[in-house]
Amino acid sequence: MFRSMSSFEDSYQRPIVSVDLAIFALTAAGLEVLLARRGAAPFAGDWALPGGWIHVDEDDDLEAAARRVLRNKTGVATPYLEQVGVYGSAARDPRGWSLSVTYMALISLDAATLQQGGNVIDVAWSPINGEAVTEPLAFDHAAILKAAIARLRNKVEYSTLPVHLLPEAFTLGELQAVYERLLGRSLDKSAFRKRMAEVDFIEPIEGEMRRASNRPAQLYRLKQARTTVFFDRTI
Amino acid sequence: MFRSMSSFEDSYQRPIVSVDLAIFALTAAGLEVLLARRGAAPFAGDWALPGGWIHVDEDDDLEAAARRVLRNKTGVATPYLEQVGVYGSAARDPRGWSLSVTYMALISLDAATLQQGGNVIDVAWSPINGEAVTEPLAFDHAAILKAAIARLRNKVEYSTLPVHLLPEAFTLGELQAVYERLLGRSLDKSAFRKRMAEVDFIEPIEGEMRRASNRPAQLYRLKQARTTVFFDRTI
DNA sequence: CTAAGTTAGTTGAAACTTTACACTAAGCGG
DNA sequence: CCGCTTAGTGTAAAGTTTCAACTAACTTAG
Repeated sequence: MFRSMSSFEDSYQRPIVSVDLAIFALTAAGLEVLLARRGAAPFAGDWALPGGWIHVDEDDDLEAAARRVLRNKTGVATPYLEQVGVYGSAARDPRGWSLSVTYMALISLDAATLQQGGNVIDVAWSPINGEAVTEPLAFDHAAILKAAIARLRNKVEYSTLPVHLLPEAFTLGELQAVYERLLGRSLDKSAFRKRMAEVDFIEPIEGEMRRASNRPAQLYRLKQARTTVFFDRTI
Repeated sequence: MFRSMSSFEDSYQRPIVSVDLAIFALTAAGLEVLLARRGAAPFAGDWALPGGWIHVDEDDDLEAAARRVLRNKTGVATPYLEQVGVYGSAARDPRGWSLSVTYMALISLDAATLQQGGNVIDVAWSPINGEAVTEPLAFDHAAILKAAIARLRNKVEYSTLPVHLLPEAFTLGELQAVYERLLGRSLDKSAFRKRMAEVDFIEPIEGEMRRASNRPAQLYRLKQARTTVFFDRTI
């Protein structure tokens, strides 16, 4: 029994595994995703989600592999990172049965410095129109990106996730503006305040204020050891 | 450039990939999960989530592989199937860097006939106490099962998912009882009715009624082309 | 044949939440 | 010091949820 197991195991053809990332940031233009232009076949010259293979002697686990890819492309070391899903089939890669473990990352634009290099000939932010980007994407990355966008948009309704798109210090007005841009509708100021207060996840920064030509606003930051908190109800 | 790519690709050690399932059903005892006892190393003799490798020349995609495992173990062909996540690390399997693509399946007990065989020396339902089973599980399957249970319990609050634990025809009272067992609290009858009505996902079966020694109840079934519908609010 | 028991399904008033919008506060620039 | 802008608070009306009682339809015991 062990013998037949082992011989099956030896001759067994393992699928190709990659870790791919949908890295989101907010720019003046709106929500954008980071794309990398492929330097090698298959799909050489096409845009794709940045990704790579698992380095079996370097990455401890899947999340470590995702962090490595993110750090290589953006220089960001402490993002919000969440697994979106796995996409695997015989057809998605001409080289054979393959699967893509997909993460989404949320970063603040001013924390990122884009890095070229690797198997990639260009790296750039691409604006999201509805549920896609304008460029055609390699592999099944258009479908994967669509799922990541849906996950992000959905979580905006009932979680504190959008805070990760802002820099470390922000005002409540800025946070509300992020929600409104992602949701595409305006929110009530007092209701927004109340929601944020009831799920204790941000704290005022002592003394500091942000001043424009008007009343200055309290600055807040994410509380220690909080990443995402869910609301009972919708925002 | 292509040349160096190819030689890296050739020498590249791919991780081990398995597809594992948390198959849930409701018994008289409560929520139970299907476990398989391993016949081969590693963890020979231990209980584990049923699973297997991807058959690269048989499975079109990941979901097909999950369906194959489910069919082999339970005989069920049309379950509710949902991807829970991927768990991958260098340490979880002594044979090397491995990853487990995990699905959860919801089935009605009377649709299933357990099948022995394969690499497995026993298959059995195990009751869930809180967020685990009493048996110690192979690999990191205890952590994976915990995530699947959490996903299931969470979705009970705001989706129609529990309907998949019932047979094809059921009464509203039976459906409410499933929710109550999974949530561990009782629900209001009229509120429950109202919720089910507002997300149009079940339909009364014409004429048929279920009679006990009391007023007979309307039988319902899942509407065609509906799998899960989400509520605006909590159940 | 009727009364008691049981589960199905409906109704409505009280308690609570949300929404919309107006109000006060604090700064800047003329 | 007045007008403008954005921050932050208060409140009344509208909408939802909860609780509990009511009616309905059947079986069984007497």
